Amino acid sequence: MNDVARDFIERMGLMAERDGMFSRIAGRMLGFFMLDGKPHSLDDIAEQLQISKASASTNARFLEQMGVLERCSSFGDRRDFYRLGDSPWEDLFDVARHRMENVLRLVDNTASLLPDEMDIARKRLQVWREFYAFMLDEMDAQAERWRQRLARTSAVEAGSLPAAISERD
Amino acid sequence: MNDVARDFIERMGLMAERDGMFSRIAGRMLGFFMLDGKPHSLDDIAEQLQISKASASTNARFLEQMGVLERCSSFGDRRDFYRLGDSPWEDLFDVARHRMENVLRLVDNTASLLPDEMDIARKRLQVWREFYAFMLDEMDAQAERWRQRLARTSAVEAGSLPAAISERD
DNA sequence: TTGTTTGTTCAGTACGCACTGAATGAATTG
DNA sequence: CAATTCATTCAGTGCGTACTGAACAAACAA
Repeated sequence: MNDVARDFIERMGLMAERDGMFSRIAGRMLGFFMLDGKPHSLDDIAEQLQISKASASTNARFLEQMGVLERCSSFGDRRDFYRLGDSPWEDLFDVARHRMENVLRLVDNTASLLPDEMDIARKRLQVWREFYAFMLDEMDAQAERWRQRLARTSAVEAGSLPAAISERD
Repeated sequence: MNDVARDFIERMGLMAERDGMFSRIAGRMLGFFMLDGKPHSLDDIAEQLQISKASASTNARFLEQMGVLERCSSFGDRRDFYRLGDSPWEDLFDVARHRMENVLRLVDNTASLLPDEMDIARKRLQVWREFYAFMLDEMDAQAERWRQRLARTSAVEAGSLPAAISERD
């Protein structure tokens, strides 16, 4: 593997960790698969990223559940292969959206539960509620715009999604 | 302090921590000041949140630097007071924006540094570059829309921003 | 059946980081 | 000057959590 690639992968890991997106190794995996579209087995991933097989398994499954990675298989091969999902951004949107939804729910709930003598606080919370509701709407619209923009240019990278796999390096 | 309020503050702390926004105590502080618009001294904060004064100081200054809190003072009082800034969302936008900017820079940089034999990877990265650039533009537009929407309804909560403070409980 | 090859689970560990208490510094008063 | 009252800094500690190695489970081959 290349020095530039290694550096990229490492930085992706650090950023993912710092930004609270996911663990360092999961971030490295994302970086790895952003560079390489081909499917890789767990052993392969573990070796390339120099991590334990256990970690590879755990984090790959985690990223799969997030929708970032995709598990795929091959005829006559018992191994699991992973590669970048067909719409990883879609799910990155969802993560952010879900977090915001939680805060909205909390603020909303609290505002309604607050005792009468605290309606100054309630009014303050309602502005925040508005803010988070606004953000949610905006994010949905944003995701939709990206989807459309992607559809317009998707011809460029078509034909890159076989259900089964042919070969590996 | 109320049970509902305490629960809200606690949950805000947990969410802030889980979402990687900031530390648990910083999250609790934000929750506290979302409910109470009045300025509070460090000792006051430390007592209400049942944390050490050191932690109160550190986290308050951190939130101030993030633009979420605002330091204010009072005549004849040497103490520092804190309260919610006049536009905390503005700065929450900035945090998210800055993070995204970092990823964009990394992806962009890597794409240009990749050796010639890896231009399949480069093309893959360029789609991601597009994605993050798109997100940045969208976020700016989004922040602007919120600003305008807030300006339309700001009359509701006007008169809540004295430079110095009058009284405390 | 036994022996391989895979993925997963789990106890243990190591590491980072947020929080605390005590010391320090700075400003003010008597 | 000493004493007080505030904020900040810093070494130490505790806690959570991500990672590892080894044991386990499951699927398959011989």
